Amino acid sequence: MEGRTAVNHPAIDLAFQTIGLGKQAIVFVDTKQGAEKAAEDIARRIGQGSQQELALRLLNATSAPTRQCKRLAACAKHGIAFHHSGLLPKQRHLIEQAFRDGTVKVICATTTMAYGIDTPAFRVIMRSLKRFSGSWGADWIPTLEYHQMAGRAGRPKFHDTHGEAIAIAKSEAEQHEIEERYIFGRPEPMESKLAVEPVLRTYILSLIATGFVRTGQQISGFFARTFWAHQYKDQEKLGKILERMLALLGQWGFIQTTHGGFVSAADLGKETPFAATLLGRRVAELYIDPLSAHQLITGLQNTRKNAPTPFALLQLISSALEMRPLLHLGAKDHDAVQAALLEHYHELLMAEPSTYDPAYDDFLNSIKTARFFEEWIDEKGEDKLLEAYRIRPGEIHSKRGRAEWLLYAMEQLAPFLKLHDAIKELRKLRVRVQYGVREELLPLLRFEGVGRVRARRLYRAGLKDIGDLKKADVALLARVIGKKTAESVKKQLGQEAEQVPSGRRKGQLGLGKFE
DNA sequence: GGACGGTGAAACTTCAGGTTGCCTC
DNA sequence: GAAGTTTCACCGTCC
Repeated sequence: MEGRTAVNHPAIDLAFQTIGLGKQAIVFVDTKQGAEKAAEDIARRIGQGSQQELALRLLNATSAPTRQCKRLAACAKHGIAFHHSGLLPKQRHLIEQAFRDGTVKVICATTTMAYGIDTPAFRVIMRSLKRFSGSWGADWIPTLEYHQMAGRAGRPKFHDTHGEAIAIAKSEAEQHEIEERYIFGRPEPMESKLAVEPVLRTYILSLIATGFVRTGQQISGFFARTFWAHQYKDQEKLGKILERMLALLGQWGFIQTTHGGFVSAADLGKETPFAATLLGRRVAELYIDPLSAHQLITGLQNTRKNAPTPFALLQLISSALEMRPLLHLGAKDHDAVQAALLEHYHELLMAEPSTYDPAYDDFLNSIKTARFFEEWIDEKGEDKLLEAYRIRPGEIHSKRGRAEWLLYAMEQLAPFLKLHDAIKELRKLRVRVQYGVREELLPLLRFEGVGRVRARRLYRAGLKDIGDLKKADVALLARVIGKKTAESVKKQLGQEAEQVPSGRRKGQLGLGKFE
């Protein structure tokens, strides 16, 4: 490249050249930031863009466009996009569609694109086949993943006669390594997902809860026939793992013998019949890891003395395996997290691990994650959250979904502990997490078409509850939330007066759309 | 002499992905 | 491990 500015990566040159051929390319990159920058580099070289409409749709995918939305829209104008888990699902969808119809010429993506989505390209460019991996810096990605990416090349449906998958090596040595590892190498053997403990726990409980297995002997028999056992070879070790799981499920009160007795490790392989308890069955239905369920239950039990605070509940769900990966503590986060910990220490529903415990890092991460949720339900904007927590809109979206689910699970488990106050708190919190709002907006969210933004507008206009909305005339409402929504809200209010659903008295509003 | 601004090198920081549930006062 | 970002020392210029 000309000038003193950084020379473009060969991957960028290749992508640019692909456009010249009148074809499309996907560039696979190892980080989200990298994908964004690559897209911008290519877009910059294109000159003026004409995809105004797509850019606008991407920008307006959310009511308050963030910095990320603006960057994406700016690229899209030139027919270039980036694609990763930080985008809103709507934006991802728009990009995939625009790529299929040819509006977008190049997508710079992380591995999100490699899985599942049907977006083949003439050329697939893999900028790097290494990726950061925890302890020892960058590491080669699995061969299977290489095949996933390379497999996106070529679009037989569109009558392409061939496709190109290009991997870029930084040196000759790397070139040989790539050839050997990915082109001539064999994919690593498929691994049974059962081997992962949380999955195994969930699976065993569900087998018992559905009555598919009724004795320890049947469990042994069942697992001996699985792919996992086939792979595992060491039957004795396999037995030990199953024993431990069985013992834990018994200890946690999720299973018992049919006579109400205790199930222990010794029951594996025996003929003592057992079954899931009511609690255990509910846990299985909720489909959460029994360990998480146990932790949530233990946390809830600490609730008896005082009503749980939102922060405490948010921290509790953030410590569940399902919430991973947690927000990671950055170098500058330490003080803020310590302050939050100090402030909320007495509220916490789980014990703080020892500072020397390897789990302590995760504990701090859970505090940061809880803090993020707390700000989310304090109506902080996505842009602010991006800045303060380095969490992108798409990640907010997925974290939020999991939080809702875990709060729902807790809500379902609480009745078993007769914690009726906690249930109320949980339900409120769940809706607040769902919408990202303060408590005062809850009554307004019952209406279809009213979310975070409109509810806040109504509230600011002095319309704070159903009574206010009933009194307000449509014209006023329309000025606040738009004509269509205003009419719809009025209709929802009116319907309630005309046709009273069975079991509900006139004027009494149920949970509306939360039901 | 001191404030300011530009520059480049060194130090520091960060790093992929995604499925589950839906009933109760 | 590598790329991007921030920090900092250094130097020249202007007042």
